[in-house]
Amino acid sequence: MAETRWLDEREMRAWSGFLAASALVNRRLDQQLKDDSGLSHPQYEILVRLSAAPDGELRMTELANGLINSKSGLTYQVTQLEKAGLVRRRSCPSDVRGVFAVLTDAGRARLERAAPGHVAMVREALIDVLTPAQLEALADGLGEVSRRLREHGG
Amino acid sequence: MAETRWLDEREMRAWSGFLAASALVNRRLDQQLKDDSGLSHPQYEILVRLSAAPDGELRMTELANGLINSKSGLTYQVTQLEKAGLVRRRSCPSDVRGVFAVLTDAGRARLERAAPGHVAMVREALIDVLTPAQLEALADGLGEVSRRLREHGG
DNA sequence: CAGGGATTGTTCAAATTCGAACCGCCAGCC
DNA sequence: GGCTGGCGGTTCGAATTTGAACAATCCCTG
Repeated sequence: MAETRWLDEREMRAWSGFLAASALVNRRLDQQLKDDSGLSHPQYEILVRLSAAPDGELRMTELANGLINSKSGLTYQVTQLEKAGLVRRRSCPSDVRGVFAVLTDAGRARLERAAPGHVAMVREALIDVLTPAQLEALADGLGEVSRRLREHGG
Repeated sequence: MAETRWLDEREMRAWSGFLAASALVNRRLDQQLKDDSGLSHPQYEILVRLSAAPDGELRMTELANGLINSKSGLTYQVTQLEKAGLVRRRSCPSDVRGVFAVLTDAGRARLERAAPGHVAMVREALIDVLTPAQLEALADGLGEVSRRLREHGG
């Protein structure tokens, strides 16, 4: 067992900043979305991914891999969205086990109404606070971080 | 109502990276801590803050401001830690309403045992993946982000 | 074509989270 | 002294999350 390499001052600042920002930004966004559009952040993310997919539909597993939560969590949220009429389930013709989540017209409309306020909050909380260089560093650095975590065990 | 300023490609990468990294790193850490020391990440954070405080004790409110979760969430976690004997409650002599959370010897020992593995995971998942320049950008940028979110509504 | 292992999505119980309501108490003000 | 406003922490119920167990199905190999 090697000696523990503790974090130096800069590493510590980066780590605390990451931790705090991650919690605070998420909290703020969730709040904004709920007040503004009655959607939770997880739900909004689901709608976004569906709307970006061809024909507005994706397999449950693909949706889950996109991230956010576990398989069971996804089942739950899609059920909620289905109750709200924003998403519909369609069974996959080529694989009986498979299920597509399909964005309904109401879902697309809801998303379009929610998006501007959401983007504004993302800017206010994160994007517009950073310098261009910091933006670049975040995009590259955190992109790499998530890529690694995704493959190594996801 | 101004036109919506959508995110350009770089901003989008930064935002997605932030979102994904935030979820994945947190998940991974929680897992590591639970497997390795039987502590959840929130619990670990509480122990860390207490151990850094004079006499290993803090008022509940100060602890909650440190962040992580709501007041009620903190009450819950402190209760859990108390059951596990890692933390003790002590009422504040000068203010009957006040409650101190105090780190016990067992709590300090548990934290010291958990720390090396935790730091190693923080390095593996985040710190050691970033270049020094990216580290600096994260520290400065996300530090500023959390500072703003904290004052503006926290 | 049968067998075995991997996949798909759901269900379940348990743990955790949040916000709102609440109680007791401090502090300033008349 | 007594009132009023607000703080500090807990309690409560509802919503959400997770991992493990499950049932059904697919696909590869022999």
